[in-house]
Amino acid sequence: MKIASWNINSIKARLPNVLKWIDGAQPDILFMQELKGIAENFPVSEFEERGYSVQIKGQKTYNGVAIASKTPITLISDEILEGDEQARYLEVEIDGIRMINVYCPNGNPVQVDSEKYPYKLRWMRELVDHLRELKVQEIPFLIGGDFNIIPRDVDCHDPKVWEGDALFRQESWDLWRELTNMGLYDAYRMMHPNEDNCYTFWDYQAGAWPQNKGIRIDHFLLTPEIADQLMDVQVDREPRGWEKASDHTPIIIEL
DNA sequence: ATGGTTGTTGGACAA
Repeated sequence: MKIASWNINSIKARLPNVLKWIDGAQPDILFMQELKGIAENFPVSEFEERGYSVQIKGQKTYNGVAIASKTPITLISDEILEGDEQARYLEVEIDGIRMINVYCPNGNPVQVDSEKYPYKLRWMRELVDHLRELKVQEIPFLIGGDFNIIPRDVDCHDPKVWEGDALFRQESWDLWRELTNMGLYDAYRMMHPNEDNCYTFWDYQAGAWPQNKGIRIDHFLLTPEIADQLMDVQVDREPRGWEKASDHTPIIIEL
C-alpha cells in the first residue's frame, strides 16, 4: 500500500500537477495540505474518475486538508483544537487503519505582538496529547503531513539561516521529541538515517530550488505496529521541478 | 539587513 503526503499549495492552481503526479505514481492514498479553498470548490470528480474517494476539510483562502483514497474513508474527526477556524486536521480510518492528515501551523513570525507562535504551540500541544490518548487506547495509527518542524540540523541546508525561525527552535524541537519519545517512528529516518539530501520544501524565493537550499518538514510518523510493516520511504523531487510547481514535493511511504 | 516568489484576491496577508 502506497501512502503519500503533499502540500500542494492551492488545489485550484495545482490540479494539473496533482493529477499528473497521481497518474504516474499511482498512490493508494494521498494526503493533501494547503487546499486554499472551500470544500465545495474541490474538484472531487477529477479524483473519482481515477477511482478515489475524497474526504475534505476546506476553508476560504487559507489552509485546508484532504485525503484521496482508493478504498473507502471513514471520517473520525476533522479538528484537533475544539472550535478551530483553521482547517488543518483530518482523522480517518482506511482499510482498518487509523490515519491522520495534518497541516500544522507555521508559527512565524515569532514575536511578542503576534499570536502565530503561541497558536502553533497550543495546536501542537493538543495534537501530542491526542496521540498519547490513541497510544493509551492501543490504537495503531500513522500520521502524515506538513508538520512545519525541521527536526535536526541535517534536515536543512544551513542551520544558521533558520536560527530563531518557528520551524527550528527549542519549543518546536521539544514537541517533536515528545512525538518520537512516545514511540512514534519517523518513517523517513527509519529508511534513510543519515541522508542529508532529504528535503521536502524549497522556498520559491532566492533560487532555493536550483541551489537545493531546502528543508525537511513533511513527515510520516508511525506507531510500532505500522512501522513493522514499512517497506520503503521516498521523497519524489520530480514535481518540484515542473512548471507551476508547489513549493513542497511528495513524500511516499510503502507498507 | 532587506528582498527575493507564489497564491488568494482584488490590498494585504500567509508561507
